Amino acid sequence: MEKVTINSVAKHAGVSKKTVSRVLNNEPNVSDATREKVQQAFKELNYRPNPIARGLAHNRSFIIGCLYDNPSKSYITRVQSGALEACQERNYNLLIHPCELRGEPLIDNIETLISTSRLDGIVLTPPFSDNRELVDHLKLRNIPYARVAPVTLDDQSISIKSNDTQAAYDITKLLLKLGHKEIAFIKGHPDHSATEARFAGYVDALNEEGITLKSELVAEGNFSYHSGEDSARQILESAARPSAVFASNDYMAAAVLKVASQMSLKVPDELSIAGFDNAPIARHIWPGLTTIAQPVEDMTFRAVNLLIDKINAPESEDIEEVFAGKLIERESTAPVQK
Amino acid sequence: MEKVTINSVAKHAGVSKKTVSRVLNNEPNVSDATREKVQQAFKELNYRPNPIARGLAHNRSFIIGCLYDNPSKSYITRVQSGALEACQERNYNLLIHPCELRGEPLIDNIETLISTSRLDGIVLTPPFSDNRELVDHLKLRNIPYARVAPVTLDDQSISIKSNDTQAAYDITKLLLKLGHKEIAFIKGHPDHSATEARFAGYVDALNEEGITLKSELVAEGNFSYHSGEDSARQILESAARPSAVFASNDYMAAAVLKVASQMSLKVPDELSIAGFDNAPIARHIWPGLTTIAQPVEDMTFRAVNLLIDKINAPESEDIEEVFAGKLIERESTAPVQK
DNA sequence: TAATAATGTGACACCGGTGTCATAGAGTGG
DNA sequence: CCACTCTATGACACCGGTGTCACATTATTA
Repeated sequence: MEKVTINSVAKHAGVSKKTVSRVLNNEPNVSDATREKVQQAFKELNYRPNPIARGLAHNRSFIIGCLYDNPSKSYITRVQSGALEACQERNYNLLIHPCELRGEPLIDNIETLISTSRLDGIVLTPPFSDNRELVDHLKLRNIPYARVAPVTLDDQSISIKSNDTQAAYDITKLLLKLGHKEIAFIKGHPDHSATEARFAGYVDALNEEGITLKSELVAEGNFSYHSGEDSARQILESAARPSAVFASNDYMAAAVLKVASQMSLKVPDELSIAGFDNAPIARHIWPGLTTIAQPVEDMTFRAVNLLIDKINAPESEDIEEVFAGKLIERESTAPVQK
Repeated sequence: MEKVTINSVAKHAGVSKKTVSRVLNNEPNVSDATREKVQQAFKELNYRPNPIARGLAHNRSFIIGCLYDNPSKSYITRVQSGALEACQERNYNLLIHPCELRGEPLIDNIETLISTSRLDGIVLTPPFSDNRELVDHLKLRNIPYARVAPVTLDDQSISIKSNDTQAAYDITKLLLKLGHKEIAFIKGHPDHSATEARFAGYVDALNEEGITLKSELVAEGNFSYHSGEDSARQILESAARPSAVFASNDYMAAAVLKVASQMSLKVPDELSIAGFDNAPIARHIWPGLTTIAQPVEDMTFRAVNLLIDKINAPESEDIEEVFAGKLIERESTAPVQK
């Protein structure tokens, strides 16, 4: 199997390298006859351009980096899936880069990533989407980036937002409508800005009903299953046991269910539980969790597409879009029992 | 920020490009004084070699592909994690390629992957590890590959095996030791050869105790939660309800737990359940699942390392290794009740 | 019909590294 | 001391594409 380069195609078609290159890139100023000839040669030789050589000439790698530090494997795979789809459509490669926010110095880590991989752009997922230091560094280095689900950080850049506050408000409203007055809340990791956004939605809904927030019903979790367990114990063993618990992600909600089972509390009869994210576990436990489904794949897909647009037109404007979550009711929530 | 190339380093150090290249690659025949000078220049200019240019010169991409089609997100992230670690150590990039075994024509898909990404080698995870057609094609194209957890396919290549049969034997033995005589089994996806391997271990253990296999206690699942639900119903609603169910992965085991809850069967008092894989869900449900933990990260890490060795020494021998799984007892299994 | 503009094509340098080979100078042995 | 080997170094082509520019040919306009 001979190696097929642009030279062999040129020879085969009886034209110059450059003309072949023109056809390859759909450039104008090639006569139809020549174009035809070259395309014929492509087929006959089964030619595939070498992306590495192309990258060298363009000073481009055609690689998009995807940065994440997230305990949820389902979230990560959904992010990857959306990003991959976009990359494949646009003929880019995706380089995944798990990375701990509080691990080795973040900027050094990213700097190494950039210079060793020469990536053309980078997608930031929470908690990096709201990291001022990182964003500033990327700006300085002139690396295009897109932020998925940023909340607190105001930054002139491509941003695909979700409306966590609204969604948390909706789910709290649902619990209130079911008659619950004592609704506990388990917060997420303080490094993730979604944590405060979700909490805000909960508070808004309570306020609207004129219910005052009880601090003993708010526990500090960190999105992990384990933290959900601790928080659940704290809440359910307290004097004023609530009739419902809203955990700010599904893992913690699943942990609440576990603790409730251990305490022989029937869910949803004696305790309603709601989660957030619609992770697989939400439907893999019984009763299934009422939760918020977010279009994670769609968001990342869009982010990568906008990022690639930006790479190809650096002066273009930065677009900001909001994707809405959807309330999903399952068996873990029910009307309060008298 | 000036672009720092090998030329600027050469000028700065007062030597030729080639000498810089020699120092870069730790080649012999460079005097200590020169080496020192060049390394000094590296530091002063903060030089990072361009992997794309290097790739072009070597006709290499320094990219390893990772092929998978697996419903378990936790398995995928574990595979990625092991592969990434190895890639980072060896200065390779990892390209992930989810791909459906029964989707678009496999060979076409892979051919496109190879020619558009120019990857240097590829890691096959189940069910691809046992795919004859794919393996033959990679051989034909002369693309180095490593197989993770192959079972049925005998092939002269780098293979990191797990001992699924032994592990399934162990877990069945445990159930038998707990006094269970009627142990149901839920099979995995027929495309995955681990399915038969695990089943074989179950059969071996039963045989050893002189228990005859009852076909009504064996259900055909496909590793998905949903298939586990169907299988569980079929098994638990049958006349001869078993006292234990061994599902060949944790998702299906979790589904058994759900169905048992719906039927008000107490686990583990009235029904013991065992799974396989030690997926996160195994400890995220209550009671936690007795299961088999496999060193997935270690296996992939090793596979990628051997693969990179092979890329750098194509004539070297193909290594085959076996990694053992570990039985983890949790609350879902208990002695049979009279 | 001649001047001018638009189109089609190729020669050549270049992207940032590496491989090959020539060569100068140091080291070795008879 | 000369012939010879070994070491350190650089010149130069090359990997497989793309950008620039010159140039020949064809189309348009006055």
